[in-house]
Amino acid sequence: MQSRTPAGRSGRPRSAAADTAILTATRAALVELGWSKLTLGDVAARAGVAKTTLHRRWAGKNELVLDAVAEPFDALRLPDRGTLAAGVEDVVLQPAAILDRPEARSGLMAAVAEATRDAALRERVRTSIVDRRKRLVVEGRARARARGERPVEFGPEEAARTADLIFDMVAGAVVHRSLVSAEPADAEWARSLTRVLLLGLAGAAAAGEREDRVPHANGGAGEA
Amino acid sequence: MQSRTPAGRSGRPRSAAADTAILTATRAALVELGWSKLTLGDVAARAGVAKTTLHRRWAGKNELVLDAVAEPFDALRLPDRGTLAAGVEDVVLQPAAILDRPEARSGLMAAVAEATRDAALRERVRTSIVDRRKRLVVEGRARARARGERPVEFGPEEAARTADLIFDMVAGAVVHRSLVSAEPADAEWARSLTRVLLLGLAGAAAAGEREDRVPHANGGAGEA
Amino acid sequence: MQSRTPAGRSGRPRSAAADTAILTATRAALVELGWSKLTLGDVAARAGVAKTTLHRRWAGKNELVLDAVAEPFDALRLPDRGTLAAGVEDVVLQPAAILDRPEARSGLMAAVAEATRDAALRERVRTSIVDRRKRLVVEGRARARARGERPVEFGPEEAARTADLIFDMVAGAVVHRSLVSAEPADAEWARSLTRVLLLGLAGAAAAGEREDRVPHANGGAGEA
Amino acid sequence: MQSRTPAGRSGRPRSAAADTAILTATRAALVELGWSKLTLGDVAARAGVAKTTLHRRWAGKNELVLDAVAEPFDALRLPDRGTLAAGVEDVVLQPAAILDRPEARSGLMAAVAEATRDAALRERVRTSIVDRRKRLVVEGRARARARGERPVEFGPEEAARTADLIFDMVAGAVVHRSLVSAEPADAEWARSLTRVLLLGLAGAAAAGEREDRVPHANGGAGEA
DNA sequence: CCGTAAACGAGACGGTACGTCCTGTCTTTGC
DNA sequence: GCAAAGACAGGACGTACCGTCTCGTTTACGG
Repeated sequence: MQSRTPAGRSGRPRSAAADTAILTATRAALVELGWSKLTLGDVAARAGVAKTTLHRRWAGKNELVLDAVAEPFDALRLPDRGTLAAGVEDVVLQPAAILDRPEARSGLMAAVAEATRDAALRERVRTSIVDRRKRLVVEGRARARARGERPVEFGPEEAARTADLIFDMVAGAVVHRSLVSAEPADAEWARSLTRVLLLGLAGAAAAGEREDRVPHANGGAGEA
Repeated sequence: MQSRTPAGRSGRPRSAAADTAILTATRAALVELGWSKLTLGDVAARAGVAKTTLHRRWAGKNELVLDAVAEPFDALRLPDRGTLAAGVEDVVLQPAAILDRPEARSGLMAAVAEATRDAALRERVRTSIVDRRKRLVVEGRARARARGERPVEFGPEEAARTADLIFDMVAGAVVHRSLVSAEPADAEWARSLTRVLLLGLAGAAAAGEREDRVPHANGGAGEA
Repeated sequence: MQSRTPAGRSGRPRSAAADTAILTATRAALVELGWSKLTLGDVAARAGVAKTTLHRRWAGKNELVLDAVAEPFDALRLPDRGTLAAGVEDVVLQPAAILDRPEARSGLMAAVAEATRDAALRERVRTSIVDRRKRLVVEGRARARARGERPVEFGPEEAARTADLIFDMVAGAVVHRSLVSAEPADAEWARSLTRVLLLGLAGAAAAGEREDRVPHANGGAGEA
Repeated sequence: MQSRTPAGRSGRPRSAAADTAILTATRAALVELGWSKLTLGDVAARAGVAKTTLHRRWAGKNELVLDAVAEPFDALRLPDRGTLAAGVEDVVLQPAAILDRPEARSGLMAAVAEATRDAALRERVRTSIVDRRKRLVVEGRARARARGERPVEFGPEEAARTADLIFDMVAGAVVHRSLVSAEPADAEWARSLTRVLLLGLAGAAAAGEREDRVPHANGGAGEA
């Protein structure tokens, strides 16, 4: 993640235990203090490690916190629940579960906030979180196709744009529900979200066919 | 906003000019430095004001920054563009425009991140940003009804839940698009979002009537 | 002392009660906090007076504190106890009593310390404290002469130098005993001091006569 | 003086150069600004040192200033000038010379003033200044005895009390002359002081023998 | 199996910002 | 027109972290 031993191999190797201890300590500190009150010195103390060790491995607080909160996203797996809708619900609910953890609540959003000013951090957010979640969407669609369900499909370039739209809607809605509206992103809510989303996509596809692509937004929605 | 003189009226009154200068300075500092490097001392210096004056009026950095970035949301007005869809697009695009400003990008997300650990701040976010945006949605629906358009309508308690869902989807999608995906939330994107959303709602309403409310998510979406 | 109403007579006259309240509050604050922790704002609050009033009447903390601790020296009177020695003891003991008061302990020495860098303050110390104590010495000598005791007497210009020497020895010894050695300057100690002082002066006078003034210090003391 | 590393020896050792630089800077600041305007931040800046370093080594302004002005007292040595009187004059003149330095003038008295409210500081004054000066007196007496001069001698417990009296008189007189009377404590003045003091002690000793110790103060002094 | 080299703990260091406090000035309202 | 009330600019306070550094110590590996 951050520790590929530079090149030389001589000398004492880095303690693997330290990494674990530090990330765990970071999550604990996030829970207790939140991002803004978390200090590297405190993390070091909790991990039973010297501050220097921390600095040797991470460039700063942002990188450390991001690694700490991104770890759970590694483990995301999408069980095959049989229908596309169920798959979408899982894509909604799993990140929602992660966002329920207090360390992720403050850690993730702070990382996003910092990332607005730091391209390297933004890239790191993308690779360690966004891509992993997008992978779930792609997996889900592939499975649906394999099952014979016909997910909404456009031309290849339109498809990418649509996938991004879906992702922004789903991921954004989860974050907004959980952090801004401060309401639980539970199963029922996920069901509603999924329904509106899939119906909308289906409708848009149908309208698109009728209108030969690039429809005016009013076209299909005017009568709604 | 934060300064109604507590009760007594004796003594020198607070300078109104200072408030303006401070909020302006705060936005400038946000643009240059971002939330994490922004310093109250620096803001005070830019505003030509003593640090004490700052502390007298705001409880801390979070509150100050929030007020500074929330101010533009005050001015949000929804022009009547004739159709519901156009109104929804405005609801998407106006906040998107605000989120394009660099001070809002880092300031808002940081405030949200901090709000995860501070109920008072969360409330402040709600009243000074969320409610103002929600007002636009309500206005838009009222106008549509007045125009004779029949917006998607459910029972009163279902309606509230649906409004929240819409809002989470719209607001969340805008934020996610702008800050996480780091793509422009432009007119075309807004059109796509609006189309999917309105079609989805229309479909859900139709399906709901068929299924006598409380539909299973799979109902209308299974064949999509 | 500090408050002669400038010249004009119009407007609300200055409250005489305020002066008393302020000086009393100053002494109370000195007792509780000492010179360095005493603040003008606190004194004003204790006196039930606005800070402005304080600044209108005194130039600063030093002047205020000095006035507050100098007041008791005004009241110094030397009772006629019959002998020169008894008189000297009184000259020792009365200031010692004042230096026992906690407000004087920190206030006076701090004023002296500040006076080392402030000629105006030094002058103020001289007129309000030193001169009042020196007056006691002069009084005592006059009484002794009137009683027929022959105090040690030199030529007029020598006399002034001797008086200053006596005063420095007595006043300095009291201060040093009380504040540096932190031992009580009680009656017994005053008796010892007086004895050494008067015997020394007598011896010096005798030796001086033998040696026609300006004796070498070793003259009378070599065999001691 | 203040810096024996607590116990452990691990970690980066304290810079010895910093101590020197800080104390020197403190004296310079005292000369320019005096005690009350002296600022720890300013001292740190002059010494080219961080404020934290200052706070790590001294508890506060008082302790720092005291150490800075006490340092010269370390170097006090009593040259053997042949007679007791000459020795006493040195005991008077050497501290007088130190008190002529502007940093000592304001620093020492302020420390004494503060010490009236702070037992720890008082103790520090005692060990770093008073004891060092007292040592000179003891040395001087020992030499006088070695030379065959018979200094005034009392019983052992009386002796201690007398030594303290002498010290309060000498030290107090020097301070008072120099700081309150604001006159130079020069050689001539020292000679006069010494003469009165030694004659007084000799007289008191003689009277004491006549009266079988514990004399009434009036005994030898009444006719003076 | 021994030397070398890196990692490690400890903690001092120069900085920067914090939020509080105090000063002396000013600008109000009320007597 | 003075007084009380309190906001204001300015500046120092002592504390807390940061990221770096300098130690002495520990631990692997490669000759």
